[in-house]
Amino acid sequence: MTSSIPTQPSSTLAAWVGLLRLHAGATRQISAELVGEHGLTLNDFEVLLHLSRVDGGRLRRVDLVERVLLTPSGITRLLDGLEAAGLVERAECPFDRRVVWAVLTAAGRERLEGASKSHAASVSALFEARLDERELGELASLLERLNGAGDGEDCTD
Amino acid sequence: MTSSIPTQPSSTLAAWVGLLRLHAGATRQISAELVGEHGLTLNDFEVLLHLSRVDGGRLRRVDLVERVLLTPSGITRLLDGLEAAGLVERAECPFDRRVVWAVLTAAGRERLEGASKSHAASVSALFEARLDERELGELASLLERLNGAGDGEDCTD
DNA sequence: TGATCAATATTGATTTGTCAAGTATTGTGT
DNA sequence: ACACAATACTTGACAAATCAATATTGATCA
Repeated sequence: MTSSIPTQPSSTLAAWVGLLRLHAGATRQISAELVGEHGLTLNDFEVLLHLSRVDGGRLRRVDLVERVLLTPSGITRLLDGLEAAGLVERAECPFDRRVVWAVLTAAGRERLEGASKSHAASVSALFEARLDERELGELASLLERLNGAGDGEDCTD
Repeated sequence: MTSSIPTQPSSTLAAWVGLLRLHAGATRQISAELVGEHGLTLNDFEVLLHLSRVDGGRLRRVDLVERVLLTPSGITRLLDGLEAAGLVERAECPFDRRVVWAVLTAAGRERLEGASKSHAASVSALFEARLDERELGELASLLERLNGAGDGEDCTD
């Protein structure tokens, strides 16, 4: 141990490492439930959720890219899977022939509703088992500020 | 919009989604720097860091599995890469012939030291640009409690 | 002493995502 | 009208990690 690497990491580095571990662990657990019980990835779920919240249940690929934090090709491939499963359909946009809408199907909405309940329950269980209401709010606001750099838009067009 | 999916997610779900987005965004950015400047993945970095902090600079695969939150095969393959790069070596354990130690090499320690500086700088920049000292401590403690379920041991053998 | 079970590590097949390049369409400026 | 850039999406090649199955070694106990 004759190196110059600090054995006591700075508090920010500690927070970062904690965040990494938390995310890896919690995500794995929650994702496993979602996949096991509903056959949906976390990203699948998020895409369906965004589609369900938007008028007409359809969104362009680029809009999903912004919302889900995947690259364009990631979205394409994720949607390939959802289409194969019949949860989402392709639709041409009459105004711009470059875009291909992703449209939530009835089956997709149904699947999402089923998954939402157990997903929300998992998440709540994870958080509420360890933090009370006040701490939860605090965490949410801290994370929001940490996250909030290039965010803020929420328009659909 | 006639579904039963809530358009206003619960506060815990909001926190969770925030956490997901934060992690995805921040990790991508920080990881890109680490890969671009030092040719190390975040997991590579973490493995080297754990090795550097332990007596003798060597650890069993299983110990790394616990520390880095990868599966055993993930660790094997990650170490394959680090070995190919000369940053880590294999060594047999004289007491238990099942185990194969991962040993930090001089090159590995050197690489880690270089990467540590810029990594710590990136992380600090991310956090400190948005949170002050007190908030940082609060976040760290919240995350720790959220994370701390099956944790606590720190013994090597 | 053996039989049996647990622990350590690796491998093949697969999943999920990235990056770089390419196609098709739309917008812009002259 | 035409060239040229920007936008939307897809595809091929690859990277990183998972799971399930396997080999090897160690521990337990009748």
